[in-house]
Amino acid sequence: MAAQLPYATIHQIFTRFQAAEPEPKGELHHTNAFTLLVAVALSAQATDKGVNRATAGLFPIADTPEKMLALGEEGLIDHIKTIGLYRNKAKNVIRLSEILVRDYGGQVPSSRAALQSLPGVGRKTANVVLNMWWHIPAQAVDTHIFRIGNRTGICPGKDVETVERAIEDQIPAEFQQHAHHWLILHGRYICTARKPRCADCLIHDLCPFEEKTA
DNA sequence: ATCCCGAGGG
DNA sequence: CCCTCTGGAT
Repeated sequence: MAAQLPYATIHQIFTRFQAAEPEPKGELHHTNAFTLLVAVALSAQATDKGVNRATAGLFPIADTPEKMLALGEEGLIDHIKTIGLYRNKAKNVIRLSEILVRDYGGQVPSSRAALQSLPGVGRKTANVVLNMWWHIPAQAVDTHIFRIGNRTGICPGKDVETVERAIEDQIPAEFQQHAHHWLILHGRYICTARKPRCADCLIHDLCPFEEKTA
């Protein structure tokens, strides 16, 4: 784990992210709160590309919990079979749809407790929905943000909740809104898990991480 | 700590 | 071949 960076350095880093990409956005396709929730739930241990490929056929016929129930678990599996963990995900999405219809009038709830009570929805997925749909300040820590937070020292921590608090405490207020997507996109295309492209990294001179030579 | 689990990259 | 991908439940 990298040491915590000075405030001035963190400020510099996000100033560069902002200059390079003023309006970073997520890459998971969705059309409403329900399809956002389902897309994020499907994205566990899967690439957004794979999720988008599956939902391109799924969401036009099942963009509400009622339609999802009409499609049924087997019908859903036909659409998401190319995504990892598809059996658990299909079961969760169907049960989640039943609960939304029965207890929430078919709407996606806006509280963390209600979201996390849904099958297949944990802290990370709840944070994404709270942030992206309800615009509630919540920091989702996924594999990318966990890795980059520790490599760079922007928001280090030994577990997800520590990193989550580090984001809130250490990232300057003016960068909070876009920090999530800047870090995600940086992790996806530059600061990759296996062979980070340090030569192409716009914060290389500010980062303490150095790839170990094999 | 372990299981789930297909596609893509290296 | 092995590793990783916007994790969650047991």
